[in-house]
Amino acid sequence: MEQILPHLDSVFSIDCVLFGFDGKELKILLIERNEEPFKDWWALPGNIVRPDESLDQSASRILYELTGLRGIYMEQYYAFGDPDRHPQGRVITLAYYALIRLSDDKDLKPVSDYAKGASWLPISDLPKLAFDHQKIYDKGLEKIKRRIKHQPIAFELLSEKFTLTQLQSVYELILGKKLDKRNFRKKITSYGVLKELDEKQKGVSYRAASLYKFDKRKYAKLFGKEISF
Amino acid sequence: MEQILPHLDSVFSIDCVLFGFDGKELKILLIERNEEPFKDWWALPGNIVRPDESLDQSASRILYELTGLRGIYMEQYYAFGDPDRHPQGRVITLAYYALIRLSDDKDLKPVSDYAKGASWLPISDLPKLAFDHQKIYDKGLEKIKRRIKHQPIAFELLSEKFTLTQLQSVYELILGKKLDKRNFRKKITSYGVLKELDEKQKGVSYRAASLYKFDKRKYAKLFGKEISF
DNA sequence: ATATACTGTGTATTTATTACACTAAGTAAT
DNA sequence: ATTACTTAGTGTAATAAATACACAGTATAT
Repeated sequence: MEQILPHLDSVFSIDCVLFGFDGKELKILLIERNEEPFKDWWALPGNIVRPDESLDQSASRILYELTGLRGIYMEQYYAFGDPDRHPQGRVITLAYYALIRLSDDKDLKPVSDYAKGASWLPISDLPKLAFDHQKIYDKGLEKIKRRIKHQPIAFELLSEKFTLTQLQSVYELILGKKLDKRNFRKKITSYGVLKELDEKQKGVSYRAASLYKFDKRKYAKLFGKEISF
Repeated sequence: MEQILPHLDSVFSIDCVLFGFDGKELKILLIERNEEPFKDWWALPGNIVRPDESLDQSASRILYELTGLRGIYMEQYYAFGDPDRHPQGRVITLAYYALIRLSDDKDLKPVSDYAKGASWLPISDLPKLAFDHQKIYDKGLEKIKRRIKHQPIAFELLSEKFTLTQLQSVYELILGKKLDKRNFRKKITSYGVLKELDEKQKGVSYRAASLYKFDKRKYAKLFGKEISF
């Protein structure tokens, strides 16, 4: 295969592990490749960095092309560059993770040339991934596991208004373990960064929970004192 | 300047923030450039990644060329790639931090072509740095500040045998704050990863302290339970 | 003998973490 | 309107971890 494919000069690409939370499961966005190599395999969305883009701009663009959304929370976390990670030549890829809330109203944009389509797949049941994308995903998950312990990234996976149970689910899914309800609430509210609204959850067939907002201003004032889970 | 210099095609380089501890101060290794751009400026040591090297291999090579040492502890931490960060073209650089103990017996190798020489400069008093190297350094320090809180990286800056006071100094210098002696000792020994030797410090003009070793095996058994500062 | 410089140690107080279970509120079905 | 169902919301006691704090002992140098 390596001899048939055109050779690329050294290039950089960006690959994104885009996490989404739909209220129940944690999913990532994968694309189904329509080109060799790894035709018909699932892969992380990614693309070549254009000459005049910064890295973050490039990642934003890729996320925009996939989702139609701007301003998605994202963070570069590692560069993967084994000489043989790509059959067509040396491609160093910069991995980003990104977090987004999944809602019913917003759907994926149709994707570009090299992919048949894109789907949200639950992280509890991922297919085999192309290239070294399994490694990239693993490291991405590891990074957000660490990060959620100290930084307020869970809110990026939720709507602006959320219930404490939803917030707890996000922590549980990312950390991969159950948390005690009372202890979770005691701790998360103790930082004073959640604002309880005069509003209840809607559309549920049981007692509606209070809605909360994350208060960025109050969080900024904590500076130095980090959240810890 | 941009017009006179030859244009480079897209390339990747690696830059290293090599931290060293000499028993008193925390220093980094800087080279004094002998070429444009930024001739005569101080810069982080770095180099182009060769086509057949992995990224870690490349960083190892760069560190070896500077110090003559193999097996230095290092970790890739971020990619810097603003389109205008290098006047000669698009150079994406992968930043590594590395940790080493400084002793009197081992000296620096003379450095390659593009540098006049290399020096260890204390981080408390750094000169202006070439390119975006200040930014790279800042982020590197930030990373080891986080990392030392949970991972046993302090030992990389010390000889195999060290005193608890030396260990405490390393924590204090990296975290940028004083720690309480009794509390530090209580905590660091509580993990059971330090082995007290039947041996005392030598060459000091006051009561000699006990020497300790870091016990990697016992640390490995802690798996899951992280150190925390 | 004395000055100097650092080693090595304990306790009490405060704060954070953990473990644990039931009642109340709203919805849906009959 | 009764009932069944599902989740919301709450407190306390026990344990563990973090903090604040000071002085006597030991080796060396003069």
